[in-house]
Amino acid sequence: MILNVKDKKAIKDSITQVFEICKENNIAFTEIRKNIYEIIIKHKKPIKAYEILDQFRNISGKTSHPPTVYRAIEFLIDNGFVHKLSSINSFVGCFHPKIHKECYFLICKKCNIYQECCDNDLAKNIFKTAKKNDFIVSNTTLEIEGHCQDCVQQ
Amino acid sequence: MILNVKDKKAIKDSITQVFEICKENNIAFTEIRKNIYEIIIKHKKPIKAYEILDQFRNISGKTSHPPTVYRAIEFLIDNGFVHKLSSINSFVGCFHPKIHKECYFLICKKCNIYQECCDNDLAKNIFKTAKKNDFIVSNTTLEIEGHCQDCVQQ
DNA sequence: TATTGTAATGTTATAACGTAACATAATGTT
DNA sequence: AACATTATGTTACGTTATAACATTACAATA
Repeated sequence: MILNVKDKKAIKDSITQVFEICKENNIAFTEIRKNIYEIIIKHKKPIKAYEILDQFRNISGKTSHPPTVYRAIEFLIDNGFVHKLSSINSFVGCFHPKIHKECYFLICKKCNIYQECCDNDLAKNIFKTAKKNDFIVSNTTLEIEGHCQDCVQQ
Repeated sequence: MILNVKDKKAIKDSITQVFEICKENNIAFTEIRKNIYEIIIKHKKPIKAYEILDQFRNISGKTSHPPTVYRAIEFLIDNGFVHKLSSINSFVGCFHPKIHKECYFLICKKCNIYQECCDNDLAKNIFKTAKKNDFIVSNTTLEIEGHCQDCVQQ
């Protein structure tokens, strides 16, 4: 069983949705941002900022610098098109940018493939416990490391 | 209402427990590790590796280097005495090292105080969802950023 | 007690990750 | 056209973390 299929259709759908969102909301989806978004979303695994930079240089033929990538990433995260996995300093494309709420991630330590999940019960649970502690949530990082079935069986 | 009291008693209790655990299990709790553990647990807020290094230099009078701190941290995390908050590249002492299971953290963006929680429902929920995805969990990062009541009211 | 193995620490250097600050260019607005 | 705003280019540097190898401490046992 494959943990996260990420077939071409899923990727294409995400890209289409992001294009639509930007058009509808008048968001400046510039060439750089498009390129960097596509690099991230097409990557099967979490990708690091400097890997993105390398790929971007190859694609664009330009000698770009880290700020270019980090600025695009910031834009993409702010708009919910990309997520950061803090525990591994990496970035992943969002597979449901239109319905984006709380997300969490299963990350396989062996093959590095990840799965993005949105679980309502879990989200509720988090908010409930926050409330119990008189805490107002602004953002949540939930990253679950372990092994996907493929990698456990080996 | 204070988000995390961390009175001296709680700190002292944690330290006592860690000493006991090390004694019982023949774990080498060396001077360096002790010093660095105490720097972390006595700090009211998440502390960064290079802050720990500074404090350690002051205490020990030695000109120590980053690996000293990172090695001690690794030891402390492996033994469940300390946690890393990946989302802010910082470290916190564990306040229940003996009953340590899944932990999550409420981190106030304003005052930086944090609270460590262990919620069984939440832990169960995480495992349940992992299982649904045929995923074997080895460790979980759950960090909730927001505002504590003190800071919201201002 | 000399020897040997293992764990811990010291030290240098550098890799990896990320941002401040300022200059320039592109774009939209009046 | 003039101006403001947003986006990008560029340099330099700050922060976080580790590789690699040398040395020391210490325990086990011949």
